[in-house]
Amino acid sequence: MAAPITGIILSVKRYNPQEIEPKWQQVWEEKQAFIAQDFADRPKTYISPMFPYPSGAGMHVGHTFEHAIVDAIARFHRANGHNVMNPMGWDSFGLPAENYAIKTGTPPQETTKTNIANFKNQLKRLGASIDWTREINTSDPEYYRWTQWIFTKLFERGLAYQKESLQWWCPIDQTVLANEQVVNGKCWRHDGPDDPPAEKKSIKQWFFKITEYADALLDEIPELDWPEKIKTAQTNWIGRSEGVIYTNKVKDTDLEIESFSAHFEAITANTFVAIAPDHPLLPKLVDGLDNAQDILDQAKQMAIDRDAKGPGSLGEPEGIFTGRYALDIFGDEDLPIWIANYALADYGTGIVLCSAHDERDFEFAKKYGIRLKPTMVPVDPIEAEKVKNLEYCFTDMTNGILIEPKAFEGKVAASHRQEIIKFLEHEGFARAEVKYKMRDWLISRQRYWGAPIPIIHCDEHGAVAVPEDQLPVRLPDVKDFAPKGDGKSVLAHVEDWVNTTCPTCGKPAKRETDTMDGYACSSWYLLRYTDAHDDTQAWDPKLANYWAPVDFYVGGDHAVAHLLYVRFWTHVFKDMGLTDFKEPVKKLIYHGLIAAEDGRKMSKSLGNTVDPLEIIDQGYGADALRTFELFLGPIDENSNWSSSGIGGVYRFINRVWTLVQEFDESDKSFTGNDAEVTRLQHKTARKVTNDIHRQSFNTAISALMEYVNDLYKLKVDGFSDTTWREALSVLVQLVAPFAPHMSEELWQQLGHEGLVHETMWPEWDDAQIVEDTMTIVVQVNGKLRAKLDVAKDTDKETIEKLAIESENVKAFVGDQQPAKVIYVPGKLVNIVVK
RNA sequence: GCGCAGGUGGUGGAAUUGGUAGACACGAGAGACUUAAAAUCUCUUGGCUGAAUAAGCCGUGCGGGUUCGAUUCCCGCCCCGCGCACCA
Repeated sequence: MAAPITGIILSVKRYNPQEIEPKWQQVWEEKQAFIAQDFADRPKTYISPMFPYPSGAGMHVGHTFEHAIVDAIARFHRANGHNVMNPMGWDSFGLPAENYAIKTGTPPQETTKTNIANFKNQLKRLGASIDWTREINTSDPEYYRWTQWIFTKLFERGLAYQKESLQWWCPIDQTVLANEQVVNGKCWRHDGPDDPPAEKKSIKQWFFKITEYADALLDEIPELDWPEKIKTAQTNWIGRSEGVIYTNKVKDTDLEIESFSAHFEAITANTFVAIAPDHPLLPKLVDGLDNAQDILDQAKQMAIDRDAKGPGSLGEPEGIFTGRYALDIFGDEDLPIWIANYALADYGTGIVLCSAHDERDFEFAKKYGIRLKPTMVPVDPIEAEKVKNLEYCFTDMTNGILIEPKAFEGKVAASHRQEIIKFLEHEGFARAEVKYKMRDWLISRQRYWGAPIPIIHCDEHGAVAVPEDQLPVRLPDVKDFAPKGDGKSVLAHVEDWVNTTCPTCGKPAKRETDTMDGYACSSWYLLRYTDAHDDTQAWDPKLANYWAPVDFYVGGDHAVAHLLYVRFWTHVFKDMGLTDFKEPVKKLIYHGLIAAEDGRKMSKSLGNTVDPLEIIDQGYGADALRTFELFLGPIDENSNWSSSGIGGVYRFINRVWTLVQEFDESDKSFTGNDAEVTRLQHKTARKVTNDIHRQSFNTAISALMEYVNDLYKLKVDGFSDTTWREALSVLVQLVAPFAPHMSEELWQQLGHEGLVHETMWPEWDDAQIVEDTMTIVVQVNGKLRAKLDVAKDTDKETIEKLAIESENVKAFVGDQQPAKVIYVPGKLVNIVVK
């Protein structure tokens, strides 16, 4: 019999995370336990979260969730003998620090430093197993020197260029916005009900030519081990469409217009032309007409109205007739040219041939009484008549039947796309063309707190890249950070910085005063981690090729922006010979977000954030916090913080602790149900290992809870020393990725040398997991009627006989002969009766 | 509008290949210990009928289907969430 438990509990050392957590954090630091070794001859695992912007607010428990995921995976692989790199860095350029500087005069350099120190402290107190020797910071000149270097390389290759263009502009931040930074017509940072809409301005801007890599980026998507959600988002974002370009002469002028069509199957249906209100060709088109100026003024107003509404909220289409006609290539009636607010200047050619087989065109034509001519109809003759009579718009290319031209009469539209293209090309009506929704990546920012674009403007040589030996172009110190309202960065007013000499001719020249979009800095940091402090190159290709691509990249944001840009740059690096691989990230772990307990998004302004250090200091400790966050649910789902839920996990951790304490102090001479203890140990090792491999942490933790619950029950029967010690040791190893501090302490108490991860992760033997008996479910017509406990080697005939003879089954089967008996080995018997 | 993911007890969730629905936990209820409370421990906890830890019926958003058997597969619909949104 077991020794009386009460006596033991009194002498047990209480679980005190306040004491053991700082202790082990210090040991890890002293032992340099998490340093990744370059070129070590072991399997490598490179894992990283999306590096944080070090905000003044610090991390809340929504942010620490991500680090709990990363750390569990990192510790798991380390314990499996892998050479793990788990680095950390700071995405520290950005608007909040600059806005704070405008308000308070405190330079961003200072606030950034303070904030980083705070984040670092939070991560250390969380027990994150980070290799701090690789720490990087995008606003450090030693880092942005290489961001600038990459810019000059892209510039050399023609992948960075300048262009005058209409750009979204935030009237509050006084800066340009990328398309994806405009949310419901407003700046992403100022999208409240009282905030003004984003505007459009024509400005000379720097772009990266991501469109040149559209196909390359698209081609790799199917191969990525990324969530389907992100893969489809990227595919749609790139938005490749195959179509044709038509060229039409404009009646009474020397002009020709080109238009793109991806839905060209209804070949001869086009009856009018739509041109974007801000199309550059418009003035030429109406030139010579009496009311030309009037039309241009109206078009200008239309463009402004549209921009004010913002993307996706156009409503009813608006149009202005230009007075011009295009000549129909098929010799049909002339096509009136309309200015339409739904035509986009920057997609395709900005001009569209319109037909009865497009919802927008149809609606537009009905509104303005423009002729329509359906040339494709449904199979059903009654419906076909309706389409011909323009009762509704028919767009189903997959099933639609063409009624003209002669060559395609009676054919299904979609199944003849290729033949139709050939026909159009052969007849000289059009040529094949591929267009993309994706635009080039606008990177100019009229802000101070970013990496200066390393370009010098010379009257003679134009834009000249700053030579490598003059990098970095350092940000000068500034006292007044407030924008001057001239649309330029405050850098433009630092005269002795702006005025320089041309690297080519040595004559006076001026520096570019725009800085780079923060996404530029974050598009290569994963490679910098592999060679974080190299001052001779951005990274050593040998190191990058050893560590990268990243094995696990963990984040919950940036489905298209960052995750597309980082792919783009890596493709370019491969082409430059700087890496051996095209894709930067093997597996993307895209987690959900943790909202506040009230279900709303955690934010400082709502006052509903939960501070991880507060939870730790309340006495729960980092181990309970981390374990709880992973126990909340599947990591790819959103969840809410729960202040009562963490208590349950804390109780579990306490029970693990107490279980080991009691072993330590108890009589070790008796034996109990050793076989069952060992069986559970193997079963749990298998379950936890498999679950961690598929990132199912909540079920891994619940399996550990079951194991602990079972061990408490088995303890009453007594146990032998070696079996029990092994069972507890395995428990400690399995729980270590989630609750590492407590695990180290218990590992030591159980008499093991070294840190937990220095002993190989527990293995299991499937043969040990099989029980001596099995439970067979007995169903009658699929309904559960009885259960049989039989020896594991009982044969089919015996089981079926026992099933049919069991009392409750008889009650349902009666005298009937079963029509069928289905036996699923080791699981169930289903008796089918009529 | 298009795309993607999802809908299971009072709550978070589990069921990995079509095979015992509700593991694990929270909350709630009862009890033990305590002068008392907290902590801890034990038990109960999907709904209905029932004295029952006998048995039965219902039950995984709704309606159908396939199957001996469906939370799981198929068809149609409804609802929430996310992403993209005039892309011709």
